[in-house]
Amino acid sequence: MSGGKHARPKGTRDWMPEDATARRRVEQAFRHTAAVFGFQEIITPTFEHTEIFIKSSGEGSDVVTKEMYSFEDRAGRNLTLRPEGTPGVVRAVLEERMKPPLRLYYHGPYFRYGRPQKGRLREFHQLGVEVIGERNPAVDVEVIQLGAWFFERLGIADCATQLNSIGCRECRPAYRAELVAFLSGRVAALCEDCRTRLERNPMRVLDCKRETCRLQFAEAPKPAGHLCPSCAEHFARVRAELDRRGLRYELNDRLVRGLDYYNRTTFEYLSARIGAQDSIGGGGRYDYLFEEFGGPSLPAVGFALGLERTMMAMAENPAPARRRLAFLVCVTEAQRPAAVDLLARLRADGVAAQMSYEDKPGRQFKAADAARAACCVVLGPDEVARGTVSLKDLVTGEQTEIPANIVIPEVRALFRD
RNA sequence: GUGAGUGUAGCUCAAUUGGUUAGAGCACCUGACUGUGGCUCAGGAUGUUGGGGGUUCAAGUCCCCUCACUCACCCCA
Repeated sequence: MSGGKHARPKGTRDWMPEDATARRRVEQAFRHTAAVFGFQEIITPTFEHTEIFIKSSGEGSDVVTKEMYSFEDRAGRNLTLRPEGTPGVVRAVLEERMKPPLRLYYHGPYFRYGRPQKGRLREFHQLGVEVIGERNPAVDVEVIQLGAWFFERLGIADCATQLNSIGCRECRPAYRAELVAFLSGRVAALCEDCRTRLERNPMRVLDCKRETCRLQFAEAPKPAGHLCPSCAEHFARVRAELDRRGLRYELNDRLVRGLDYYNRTTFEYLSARIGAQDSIGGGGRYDYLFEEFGGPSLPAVGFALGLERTMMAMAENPAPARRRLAFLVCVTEAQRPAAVDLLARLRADGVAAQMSYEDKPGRQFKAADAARAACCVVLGPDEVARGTVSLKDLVTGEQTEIPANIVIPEVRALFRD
C-alpha cells in the first residue's frame, strides 16, 4: 500500500539486500574496468557552492533553473546537492592543484528535482570518468571504449553507441548563425517547445522528438558538416581510431548534449529496453571548462553513466542463489554452548555463520531455510558424544556426519559450488 | 513544471447497472512432524478499500480536494 505515514521522499528508492548486492556487483565491475584503464578514484563532496554548478551547466540551463536542490545553510551560504559529477571534479582538481594529465573515476549519489518516471529519480547514482589534460582524439576513443567494455562486461547486449561532433569556439558561432537562419524561416512549422529552444539554445531543436519537427530538419544544417578544419580532423581521427579498435558506433548528427560545456566529441550509450529515458550514459569533450573556472586551459573528456538505468538494461538476474551462510542447529538446549563456540570459530575463520534461538530443531531448520543459508551444521546429543557434527546441504538435502574438527574446511568446500 | 492513468490483505488481483457480513491465489501462523527446512494435508489470522469531504435510504463503486505511485512531455543519467 502506498502513502503511509512515513513514506520515502518522492523520487527516492530503497535498495533491499538483493538490490544492494546487485548494485555492489555493478560498482565493483566499474571500479575494475576503470582501474584497468589506469584511472584512480576521486571522492568529492555531495554538495558544493551553488555557483559551481551555475558556472558549468550554464545560467539558463534546465538543470540550473528548475532541477537543483539548493538551500541555504545556517550561516547563509548558498549550497546545492550536486546534480552531476564533472563540476565537482573540476573544482577539486583546481583547488587541490592536482597535476595533469589525470585519469579520475568517481561514483555516488546525485540529485535532480523533477517529476520521477521510469529511469528518472530525484536521487540517482552515476559512475563516471574524466581524463584531464589530454587533447589527443585517441583519448576520446579510450573513454568511449571504457564505457563500451563496461556495458559489455555487464552483459548489456543491445547497447548502441552514438557519436557526433559539435564543434568548438571557432566553428560553432558561424554554424549556429546558419542554423538559426534556417529555422527562422520555418518557425510556423515548429512546435511550441522548439520555438523557445530556437531562442535559448538553437542546437537543441535538432533532437526534438516530434515527427513534424523532425521532417523540417531533414535538410537543416548539421554541426558535423560545419566543423572548422581542426575540429573536422579531430572528429575524423576519433572515427578512424574507433574503427581501428573495432568499436561499433553510429553517427547521430542530432546528438547535441544538454550541458553547455561540451565541445567537439559528444557520445551517448542507448538501450532500447528501458523506456523513454533510453540513455544509459553519455559524455564528451569539455576543453573550456577549466578556463571558465578560472584555471589554466586544460582539455578534458569524460563520461558518466546512470547506475539505475544501467541496472534496468541488464538481463534479469538468474534465480537468487543461496547465501554462503552456515546455520547452526542444536537439537536440545544442552548443545547450545558447544554451538555458540563453534559459531565463534567459524566466524573467526571468515565463514559467515548464524544460528536461530528457536527451541525446536524443526524451527531452526525453517529459520535456516528462510535465511537462504546454504547449509546447516547440526549438533545433537549423538554428535557431541561422538565428537562429530552433522552437515546438511540445504540445496540437495543430503546430510553427512563428519568429525567436528573438519567442519570449517567441509563448509568451505560446500560453499565452493 | 505540464499531461494522462492507477490506488482494495505483506504481494498479485476479484467484487453485477451504487445494494446487505469486501473475496481468491501466493506469502504468513498453527498442527500432522516430541532430531530436520522445501513437498503434501488440515486448520487459522489479516483490511480504517491511500487520506479528507460531498451526493445518496445505501459508496470499494459516482463527484470534488489531497497524497502517493506509474507512464509520457520537458530535460537528462
